Amino acid sequence: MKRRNTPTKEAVLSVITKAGQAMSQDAIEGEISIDINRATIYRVLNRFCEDGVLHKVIAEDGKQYFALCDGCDETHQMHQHFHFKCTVCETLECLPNEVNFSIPNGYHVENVNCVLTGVCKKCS
Amino acid sequence: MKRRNTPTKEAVLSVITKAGQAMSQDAIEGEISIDINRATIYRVLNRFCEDGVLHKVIAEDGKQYFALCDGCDETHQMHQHFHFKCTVCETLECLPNEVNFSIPNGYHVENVNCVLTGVCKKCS
DNA sequence: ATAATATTGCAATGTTGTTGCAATAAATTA
DNA sequence: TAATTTATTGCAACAACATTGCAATATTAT
Ligand SMILES: [Mn+2]
Ligand SMILES: [Mn+2]
Ligand SMILES: [Zn+2]
Ligand SMILES: [Zn+2]
Repeated sequence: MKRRNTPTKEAVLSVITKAGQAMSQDAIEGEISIDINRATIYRVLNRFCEDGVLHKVIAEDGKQYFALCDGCDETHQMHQHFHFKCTVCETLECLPNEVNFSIPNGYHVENVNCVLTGVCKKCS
Repeated sequence: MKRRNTPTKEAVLSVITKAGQAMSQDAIEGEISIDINRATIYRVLNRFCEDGVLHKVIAEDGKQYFALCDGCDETHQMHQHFHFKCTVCETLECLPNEVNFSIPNGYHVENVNCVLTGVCKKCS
């Protein structure tokens, strides 16, 4: 399953990179110049997640947001940082703050999803 | 909008209380003895949330889980604790661990949704 | 008992995300 | 360059979860 380079992949990654924040599928489709099918966008995004290019965040609206990874690869995924979702401008951004937790014995944590919701700096 | 007591409300709250953990709509419908409409269950649950009886958690599957509140009322809602969702038994529980975070100046946090996903003690 | 209105059931609708399959296009090989 | 392989895409259908409008019902107050 070797990856291939396509205009679609480049366009999707370009939009997310320019935005500088996490984006949902519909936001990406809205910002992208070329016309790409909804299902294709999801498949591209999920493949990027598998490859450690993006990571997925579930916000309080239950939607998936995709953000650029910083220092991840297929094996090492460190996404233990907080995210902030603004209820006004609807954007979701990665915060630098690390998530610290300690869980009871016997529990195995495989994934962390921490989202703070409120009003961002720009919208205050 | 004064609340009224109904068998439906009592049944829903009873199921969640007995379970001792957060539950989704379909889990509640599965455990409940009487037959209650799906939409009604959601309305009952959301009203409980408004009244500070329950709180809502969004898990990594994007689904809503409802858990008993401990020390909440309509005005003071302190749900800044972690939650753990087991991928094996599919249960979601409130952890005692408090969520500590500090955010950049100008940001206003109104809600916290922190879910750790993995394998719980029982399923390990 | 009557009146007011909160609650419910039902069906329809909305939203988000996934999947099967045939067509297309990127990468490899000859 | 031309042929081959197969990853990628578009389309349509499907699935899961949640919400909404409206008429019927049940609870509470008078
Ligand atoms: Mn992030
Ligand atoms: Mn909780
Ligand atoms: Zn904002
Ligand atoms: Zn478990």
